[in-house]
Amino acid sequence: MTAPTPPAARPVRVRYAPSPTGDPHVGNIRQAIWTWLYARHTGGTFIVRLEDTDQTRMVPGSLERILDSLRWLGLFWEEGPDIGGPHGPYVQSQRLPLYHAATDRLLAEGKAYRCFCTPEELDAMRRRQQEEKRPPGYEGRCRVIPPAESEARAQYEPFVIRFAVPREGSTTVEDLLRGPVTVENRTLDDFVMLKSDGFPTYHLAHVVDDTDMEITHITRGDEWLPSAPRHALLFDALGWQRPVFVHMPIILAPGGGKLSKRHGAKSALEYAEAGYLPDALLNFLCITGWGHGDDTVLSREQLIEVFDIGDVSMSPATFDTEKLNWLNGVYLRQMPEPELAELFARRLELDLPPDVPRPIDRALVLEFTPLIRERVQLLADVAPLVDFFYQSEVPTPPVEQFLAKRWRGHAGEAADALEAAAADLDACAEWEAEPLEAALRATADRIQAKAGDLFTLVRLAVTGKAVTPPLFESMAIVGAGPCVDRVRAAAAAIRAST
RNA sequence: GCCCCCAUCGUCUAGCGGUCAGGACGGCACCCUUUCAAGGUACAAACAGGGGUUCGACUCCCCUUGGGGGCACCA
Repeated sequence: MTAPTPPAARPVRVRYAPSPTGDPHVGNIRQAIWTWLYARHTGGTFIVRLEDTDQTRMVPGSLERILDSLRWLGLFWEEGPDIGGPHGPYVQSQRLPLYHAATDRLLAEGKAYRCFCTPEELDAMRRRQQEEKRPPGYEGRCRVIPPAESEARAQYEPFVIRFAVPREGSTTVEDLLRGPVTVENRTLDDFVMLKSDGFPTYHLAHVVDDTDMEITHITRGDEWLPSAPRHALLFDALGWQRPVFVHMPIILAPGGGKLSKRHGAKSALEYAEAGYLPDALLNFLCITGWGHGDDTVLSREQLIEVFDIGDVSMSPATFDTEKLNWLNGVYLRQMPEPELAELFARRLELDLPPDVPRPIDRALVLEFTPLIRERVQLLADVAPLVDFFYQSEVPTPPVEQFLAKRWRGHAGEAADALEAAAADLDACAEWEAEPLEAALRATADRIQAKAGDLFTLVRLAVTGKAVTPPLFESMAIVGAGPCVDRVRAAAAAIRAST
């Protein structure tokens, strides 16, 4: 008889196994990323399996949202709920017979037993344990019920099926990242495998499915580490090979502590809406909690090439929004201009006021894209940067607070300067950035003002704000008529306000 | 309360017995400059503490401290 091939030596088959309880948050998604990368890196298979064994927590539409999240990030799967595969179905609620077969066998072999304790009784037990300062956990009252009696009571009493954990000895689980983890069996209680509604608990379901689906590596959050020995015991009791366990750390909120909605712990889809690029989020999530030498910016292809799941950090990492934003900017700047312009245009459809005609004029976007591409971190940054291109008149600029020193308290002189600029601009034959700059520098010279001071005034007048894309290029896009009008209007407004 | 895991700059990390402890984000300063960015250059910034092991510990072991997680008919 030849020994079965150990999981670590078989072609990699890994899975992402979410519950349909809402949109997966980024911590969860990071596990999907790592798992997917490992599959791609090893030429293995990436599987999606829906763990919907808790009827009470189901959130309608979750599955589609989960799959959409994966698709948006480009994490495609070879087997899954939507496309099936050789080990389907990939939805646990459709696999009940498999779980029942497992418990039947365990029951017959005396490795599991029916428990008739009511929720109230269990509650009372827990309260007692707490009062007496004893560790909580099922104490095995129903473990001693004779099989015949158990069989009989099962006909008319509700029950769950518990795994009979060996009382003696200890169990050692080999974790890929940490090595052996040992716990004393007496600290493990007889956990529930099958609920009274006939659905399995996670403990049973994943052991059955990971075996049936020939999963080689169980990648999951390290909140599962403490119960991994139970799972190991279950694999053993069923006579199945234990896969390789890989328990990966969680993500912490910026201030420390658990990542919550407050701290920007959004779902992947929310990052999409906020204007992040999938490749940037993928890169960022992958490198928080994992590192590769001195490299920070790593493309999808590079990640696939260098990622090794064994290099994942064992300690929890803090979510660094600033770094994510920076990375997003890097990816934006790397993008070819036409593609970037199209992205901007589509985003503008969402962000620009409704009175701007749709579809957004692509030619215009193409014109200002080179002016703003280095000034955008998130797609949501675009609209406030370019809105003045779309306004027929610009809001009265808050001139006073931006006035150069020489004009403070002398707003009239600022108005004069603007007036002079308007006249020269009006006379300017060519509305290209270069001539415009030359003209305004000449104006400044003539009225004995600093060029920068005058530029600031004109910027305020033309765009309505102090921070804008490059002035002369922007003016060329806005056009001669509107620009001169805006400068004149601003001069008048300043005069009126003094 | 019991059990398990973790610990390098503020943050993410490289290091895998002998390094000036490296990189990135962020910070600060300067350069560039019509604003803001982008870019360039420089600087500040870490091995939690205590014991061992060793010729030699960031690296290996133990304790303390700190952080995280688990102890459901939830996953």
